[in-house]
Amino acid sequence: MPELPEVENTKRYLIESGIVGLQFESVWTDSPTKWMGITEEAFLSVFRDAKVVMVERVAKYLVIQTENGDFLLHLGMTGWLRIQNVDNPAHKFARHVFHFNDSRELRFMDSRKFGKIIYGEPPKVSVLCDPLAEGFALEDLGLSVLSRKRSIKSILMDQSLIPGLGNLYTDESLFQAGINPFTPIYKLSVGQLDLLTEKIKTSLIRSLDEYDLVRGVDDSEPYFSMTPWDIQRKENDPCSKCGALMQFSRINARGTYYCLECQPM
DNA sequence: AGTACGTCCTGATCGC
DNA sequence: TGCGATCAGGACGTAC
Repeated sequence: MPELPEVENTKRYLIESGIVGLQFESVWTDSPTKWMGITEEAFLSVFRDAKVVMVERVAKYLVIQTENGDFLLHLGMTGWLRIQNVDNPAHKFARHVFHFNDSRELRFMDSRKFGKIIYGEPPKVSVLCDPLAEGFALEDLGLSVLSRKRSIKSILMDQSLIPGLGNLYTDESLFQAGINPFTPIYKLSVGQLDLLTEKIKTSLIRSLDEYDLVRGVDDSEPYFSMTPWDIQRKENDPCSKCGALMQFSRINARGTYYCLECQPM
């Protein structure tokens, strides 16, 4: 599912596909409830004839900047975007289509309909800088967060604290760092926080590098299925490092996999 | 204030 | 083989 590398990849895809300069003409949706702060009709009254100026990413949000202001796209769990010609058959999960004035369309596919189109309220900006940015460091969360009893996994997935990490990259980073996901954050040493910071960066960048190689090769399906995980995401499968059986629990109702040998309590 | 949990949503998978 | 039940979870709202 889309997390930070997937959204960043989508941003790069949109720019490479030439979205900048395209001009909105009309819009179609089959999920009106997924429009936050704006209806399709209101969207057209604001963005009709507006040219796309740039696409940015804020956490897991895509910011579509136009001459007439910005709106946001969130891919939710199963969302993916393509810029395709009108003649190109629509995917069965196409939920929203933004038609441009030159026979191209921005198509928003989303089987589970968790994705959103947002106008007005920007997402809450979290405390830390983006994990893909150079200066990212968990230590910068500050004592008020680092002294909490809350589990490190729960902290890492909290979008109001850290922008953009989701369930899968959190599990992978904790696995790479050898840290048990249940560990209260206050019990982590400075060294462990540094290590975890590095593992978060490397797991994100590794996927992004993979995406850079395949982006644009096959537009028919989303890219996020081929992410190279080291962690085994199946209970009782052998750990890829030590062979012990993988454990499964739920943290914040999210499926959590870990190895008790490599990530002791 | 911090934390936990219900809600949305439907394709894929599981189990009888 | 078929069909109903269950599972998956990002972000937000509500509740404790």
